[in-house]
Amino acid sequence: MKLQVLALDGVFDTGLSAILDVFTTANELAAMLSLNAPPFELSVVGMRKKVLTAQGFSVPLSGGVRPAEGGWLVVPALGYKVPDLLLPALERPDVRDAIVALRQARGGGANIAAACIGTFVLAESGLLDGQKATTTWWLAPLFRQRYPAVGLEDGSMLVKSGPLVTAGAALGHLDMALWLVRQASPELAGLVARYLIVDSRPAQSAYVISDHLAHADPLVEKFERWARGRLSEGFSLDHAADAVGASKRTLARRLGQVLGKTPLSYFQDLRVERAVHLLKTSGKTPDEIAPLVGYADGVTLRALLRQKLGRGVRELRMVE
Amino acid sequence: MKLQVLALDGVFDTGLSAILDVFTTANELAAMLSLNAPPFELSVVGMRKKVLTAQGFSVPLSGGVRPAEGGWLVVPALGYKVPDLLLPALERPDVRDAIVALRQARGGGANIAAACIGTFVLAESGLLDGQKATTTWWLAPLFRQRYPAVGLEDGSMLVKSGPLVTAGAALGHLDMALWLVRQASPELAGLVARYLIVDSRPAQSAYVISDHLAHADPLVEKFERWARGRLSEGFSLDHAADAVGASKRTLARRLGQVLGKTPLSYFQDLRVERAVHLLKTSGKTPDEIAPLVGYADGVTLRALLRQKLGRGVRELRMVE
DNA sequence: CCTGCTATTGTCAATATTGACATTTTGGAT
DNA sequence: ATCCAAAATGTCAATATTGACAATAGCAGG
Repeated sequence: MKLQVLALDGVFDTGLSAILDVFTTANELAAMLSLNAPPFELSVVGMRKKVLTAQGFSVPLSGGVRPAEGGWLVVPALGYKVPDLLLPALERPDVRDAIVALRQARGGGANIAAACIGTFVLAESGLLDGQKATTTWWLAPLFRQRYPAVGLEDGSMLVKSGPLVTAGAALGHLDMALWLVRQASPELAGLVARYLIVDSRPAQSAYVISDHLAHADPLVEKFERWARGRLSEGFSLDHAADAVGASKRTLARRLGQVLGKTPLSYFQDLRVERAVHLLKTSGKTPDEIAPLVGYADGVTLRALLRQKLGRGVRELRMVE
Repeated sequence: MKLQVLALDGVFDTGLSAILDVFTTANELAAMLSLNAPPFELSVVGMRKKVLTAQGFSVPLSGGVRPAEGGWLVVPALGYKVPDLLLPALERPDVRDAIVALRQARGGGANIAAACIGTFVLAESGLLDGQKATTTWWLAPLFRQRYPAVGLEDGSMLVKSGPLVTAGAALGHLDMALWLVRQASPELAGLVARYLIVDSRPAQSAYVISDHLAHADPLVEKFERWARGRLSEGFSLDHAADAVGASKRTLARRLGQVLGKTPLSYFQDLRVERAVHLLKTSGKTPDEIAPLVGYADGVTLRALLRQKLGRGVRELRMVE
């Protein structure tokens, strides 16, 4: 598989790095394990002779945008996160040239993949008109407004539409690159993921994302408000359903759809959050905290904390 | 908070980029939202005048290693994933100099954070002796063998031990950087995570990690073998417990500890995996596939696929 | 070797979850 | 405005999950 990665000036560092490291790792692992996978022939190209990343790194380039027929042109994000900076950037001469180059690449039979804010560059080319796409979650409203002819599916992480692929926020670059590897070799994609993807044990970031998703749906938001107000009384699905004004089944479905969790499981997440907060700030023991989050004793709370956070109470205090 | 990021020649691109982007994003968001958070004063330093990343990017440096007292020295990974390359790299003159610099930094009252393979550099300095640490999962055996005086907790994503912090594989850099932001401002850390962390909707990579974890525990592995062999008959916890030779409660506990899932939830993951595979390879309809994975009709299967994968059947076919 | 504490396991019962099915609502096409 | 199909919702029952508790095992310290 032949790929060119288009590095525009001010390219988003993590995005560009993630893409390159996925393919480099894929090639290394394929060679090491003698997998029958054709190598990824990768080159980084730009629109000007010199490209600096958003962090100021100098990127060595292999020439201009000329992806092979049937090959891939990959467009990582620019390092602009807010409309006030993004929109002017889209008017830069090099970016306008890139937009033309994307059209030419398509004309020459290449596939195109763009992630995060890179999807705006692709959309500017008109190539996404009449196609489906996704983009980074916080710019979805701007994207929909600016490119009404694009079928935006902002609920999806990655969308393939004909010869075009789009992916979502920041680390969506990683997912997109893994998707491309998977086209060539699903086994290799699995291996690369094992080496590059953070353990699935809960990192701090996982809870933050659930919080955002929870507020995206009115029923889920109501549930969370009800839950936060009665952690100490313990869980009751009957009460929860009454509080949100829907059946127990519907509440369970909605939480499953939005968060991928059962009502009790999400309630437990909130318990853990509260318990961790109290552990760190109040100086109370797990036995004292347990009744404050609806458990009769500290043993059950400790077991839950270990399961949800992958570490024990003493470690939790140490990390603070 | 003052931080210096130590970029050694051949530094792992995604790791370095992720660290820099977390703090840059934190500063931008703090300014934009007028948060009362002191800025992160960040600089990138090296051991030689010129540093190239593993991907060949040129990194602008701000001078030598001289972290402020009470500040942080952050050590991202080197871009070597296998012992054959890593061990010689640890003997490089610039890496030996870095090891000395780490000791001097500690002597000057700085805190040190290292991620992934960066933890080997920190361990070489001797500073981790008698402390607890974590490292990337696939090099944990080598780490334990080479640094027996370090209390390796390879089950944790991030470990703080006194003034030293260590984190795990690849994207552990991101977690470590977010942890540092959180020390200064938990609210800001949450915001940065929202912008930089991939949506919690299931990406392909998430299932691969569960697969790895499942094989790490004999009970879980037995359960998975049993499950894979009877997807079409549907779930039965009684049968599963008999098959693995433990009580239902113990099986549930173990799956919770290792995977963070209930037995049925994991069974459903396997159903989804099989269903997706059949959708892509067999040309059968969801109604035809449903009984093959233990459902009476395609409606239930479609609903599960939408919940677990965040997209419908038609989209699943499109992505292939 | 003994004691004490913690972790692990099994049991039990109350409640939660899920799959199936029926009904209602919604949206698109005509 | 009407019709039809799909989606959403509610109901129900079988099974799963969880919290509490008791028993057992393991480990560390004296």
